Amino acid sequence: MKKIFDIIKTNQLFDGINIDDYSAMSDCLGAKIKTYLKNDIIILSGDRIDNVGIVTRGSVRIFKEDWGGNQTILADIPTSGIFGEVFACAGIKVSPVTVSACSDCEILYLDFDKVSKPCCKSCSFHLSLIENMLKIIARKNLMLNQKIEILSKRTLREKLLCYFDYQRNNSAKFTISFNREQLASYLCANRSVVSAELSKMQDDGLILYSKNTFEIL
Amino acid sequence: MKKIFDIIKTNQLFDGINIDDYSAMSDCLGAKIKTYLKNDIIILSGDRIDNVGIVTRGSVRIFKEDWGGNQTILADIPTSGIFGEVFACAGIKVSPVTVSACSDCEILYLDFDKVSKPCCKSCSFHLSLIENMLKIIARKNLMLNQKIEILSKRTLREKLLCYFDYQRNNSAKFTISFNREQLASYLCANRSVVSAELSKMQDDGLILYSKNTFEIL
DNA sequence: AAAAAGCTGTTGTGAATACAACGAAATGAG
DNA sequence: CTCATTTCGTTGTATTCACAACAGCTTTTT
Repeated sequence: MKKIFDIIKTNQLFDGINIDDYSAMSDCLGAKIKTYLKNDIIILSGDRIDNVGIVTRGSVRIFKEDWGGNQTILADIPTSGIFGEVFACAGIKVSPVTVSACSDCEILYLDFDKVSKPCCKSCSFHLSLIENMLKIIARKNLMLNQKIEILSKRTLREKLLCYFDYQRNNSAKFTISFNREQLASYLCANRSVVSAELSKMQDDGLILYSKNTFEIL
Repeated sequence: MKKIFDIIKTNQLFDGINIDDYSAMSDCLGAKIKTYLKNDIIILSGDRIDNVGIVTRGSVRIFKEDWGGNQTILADIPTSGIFGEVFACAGIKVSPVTVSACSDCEILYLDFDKVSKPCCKSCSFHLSLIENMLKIIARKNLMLNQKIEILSKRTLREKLLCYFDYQRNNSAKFTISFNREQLASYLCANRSVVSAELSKMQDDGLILYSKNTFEIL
């Protein structure tokens, strides 16, 4: 139980919340802990959902199945990450995605519907929780907007330049955390084409790079 | 002032809030009304922002200027729409976008930072406001995710099928609100190519369509 | 009704991308 | 160190797309 405190403390969702309130929170938010084995299905597309999940051990994968049956990975949620918050907050009661365990893992569920309900005790953390959630979702929103802006570019070169522009913080030199495969996946492009385009951009004197370190000229 | 009430009543942000509270709200949220003429700049990229804007008359356009100076339209906000809420909630204090008046318009500004602050009077609407905001942003989040899923498809045909799949609600026949130009813009594709691909899809027996009414076969 | 403007489909050309295959370089394990 | 694996760049071909130009049709305006 000590370990869960440590995870919670590092989670944005609990910013500014005194961890002493955890027991009260656990009571009035219907906190539940479940464990899963690797590859277990945690939430199946179509399941009813009322909870926000917090990954307290291991990691989970969120993906979507097309009509054709092919899976699209939407996100991997690492330890201390949360999932299901957008659906919970948007009032979506049936999951459009499937969540599975990437490894043996442990999930802390909170019944987020209860956040707004004034409960018996003087739970000062309610407002903090909902404010933190607002900030988390708003920031995710910004990330999504960034990705859309990048994907909106017509050519791969423009996509890359736009992506680089977000990665670097007004500094010409920067390092990205993606390898080529992941970068291509993020840009929804072919890996070899990304490599080729990066080469051309270097030939054209737009950038310099080696491995994952880039410099805008 | 009566008219503003009417606008506010139709806005999701004020769902469940008794309009009698408006005067109290106006006090403790620093409500301000400003009017603009067509093509006025309302917010310039780089401006400090602390407010959420509610369009009470006219409409505004949100766009972004690239390094090259070319503008990308991000959204048009009609009467009764809100803007700036994501930045306010994410704690972004410097606007990355420019907002201009599409027509003569009137904007009601709320200082959203004050929403969470417990204020002098017993303002019961605080929690409702922040909950509504949470729902609005979460739903916007879902829309963005949809768009990303569509843009992630490699071919235009896949993009169209994915888009159609979201538009129809389990019914084979449906009508979209975009014309071809707007549809192409939403899909980040060329208008004539969209027309051509729709033709091919009909030839291939995938869909039937005339004007903006489509049928999935 | 006539003219103008807007929307849609068609075609052709050149550019951009997907995909597959391969070799070189870097990384890791035994 | 050696071998296996992963990552990256390169090339060639087929597919897809952007762009421009144009014609047919609808809607709006005068």
